[in-house]
Amino acid sequence: MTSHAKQGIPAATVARLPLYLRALGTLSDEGVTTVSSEELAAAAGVNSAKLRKDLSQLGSYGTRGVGYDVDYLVYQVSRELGLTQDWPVVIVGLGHLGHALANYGGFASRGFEVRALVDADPDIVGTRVAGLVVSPLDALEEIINAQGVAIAVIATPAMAAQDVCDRLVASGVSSILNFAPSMLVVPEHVEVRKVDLSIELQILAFHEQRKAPLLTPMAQAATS
Amino acid sequence: MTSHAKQGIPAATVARLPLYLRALGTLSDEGVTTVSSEELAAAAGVNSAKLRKDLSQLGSYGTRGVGYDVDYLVYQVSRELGLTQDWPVVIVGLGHLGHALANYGGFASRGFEVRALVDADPDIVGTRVAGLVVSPLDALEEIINAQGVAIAVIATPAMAAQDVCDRLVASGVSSILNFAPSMLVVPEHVEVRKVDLSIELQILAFHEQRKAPLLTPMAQAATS
DNA sequence: AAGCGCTTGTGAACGAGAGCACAAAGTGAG
DNA sequence: CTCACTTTGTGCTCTCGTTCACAAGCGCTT
Repeated sequence: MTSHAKQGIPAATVARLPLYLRALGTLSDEGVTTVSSEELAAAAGVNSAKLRKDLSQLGSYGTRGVGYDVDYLVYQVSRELGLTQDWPVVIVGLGHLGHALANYGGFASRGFEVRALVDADPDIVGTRVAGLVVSPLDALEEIINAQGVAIAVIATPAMAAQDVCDRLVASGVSSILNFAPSMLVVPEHVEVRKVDLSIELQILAFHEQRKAPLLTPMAQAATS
Repeated sequence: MTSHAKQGIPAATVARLPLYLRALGTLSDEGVTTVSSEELAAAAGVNSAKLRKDLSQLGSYGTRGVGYDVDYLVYQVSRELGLTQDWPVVIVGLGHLGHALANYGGFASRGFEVRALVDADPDIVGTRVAGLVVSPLDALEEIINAQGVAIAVIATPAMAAQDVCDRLVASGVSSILNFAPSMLVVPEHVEVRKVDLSIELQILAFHEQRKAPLLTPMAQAATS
């Protein structure tokens, strides 16, 4: 088995590859040329066995007794993630969050290029954000086709999200990053990832409450 | 076993409770008084068996043959998540993202109140954002103590994140939502959740590449 | 009051992921 | 060349989570 199971890289592994990539980038910047799985795992905050298993999914890019060549591994992971090519991205919705996303530098640094900004609000359309002029929602389909956009970011209010999503999908977008607090229904072949700020806070609140029931001396109905 | 396994609610379940809560809120607003697990599961985008199992972790709040009372369930889930009390929150770092977070309405609506904004930049300190005056980083400890902050949001550049984190933890914060693209090391008892925008995009790029290798007729080194 | 239909709650099978522990494989010294 | 040392790659086990399928339970109708 030389180039084996390219078909099925576990989702959990894929989710960690960007983490490794970042750690590797930092190491590379520091001039480190070789890392052991132990060191890289520590830098990425994971178990070293897990890291080795993850990397072994991509191929045998390490050298026993030595470790991994940093730059080579950066290349291999990047290639696996599809970051050796550039991905044109469109951001829909330019409220505070969309604004922040348009200005976020972390996108461009990894092969993502924000090509267009779209909003429904006439007051926002036409303004300049992050060096781009905001286009009207009507132009959505045209922009997607013209720019060859495959990945879109939704940062609209929840109410508008599904409609925007449908239009994106109809125009050929097949990967969506959704910041709106709503559940998107999409066809089988479309991949949606959701980032929900308030959900994360609620999860923290749960753990916080679990830790400190001592602060609130009431609410002890269920003791026995 | 009346009030049984309150101790161990699976992490996967906790992560979904906010989802259910949102769906329930929508239903409640629509005037729906009762839902079946099937309906609620559809609204939340999960499997109905999973939803029932999740809810059964909190107790037996459903009625066989009928379903769940929406408002009662909202209350029970809220209580479980610790949202019946208010959580004062501090946001550190007021770049574009911090700005957006400060203005994000989704926080206040669920028992979270942004009590203070903190930044290191003298140009930003003193300005008004979302109705609050930005405080200097020096005031961090004082603010946390005075406001009784247990949950903090880090939206600083990656380089500053660990330092801010350490100071937060030293002042008693035990739950942190980290938007900075860096790995935070914290003591055992501190809960950190990470939101990383560029990681999500990279995961999408992976799937996108997997779907369309036809667009790039090169890069076919490993065929056999 | 009894039976019927519906929905919950859960036992049990299944699957995915984490982590241990070790064999395989490479390096360098003697 | 051989041996000792290092680190990768992976088989195996165990835990956690998902899903199926069904018995238990509730309300409505007759």
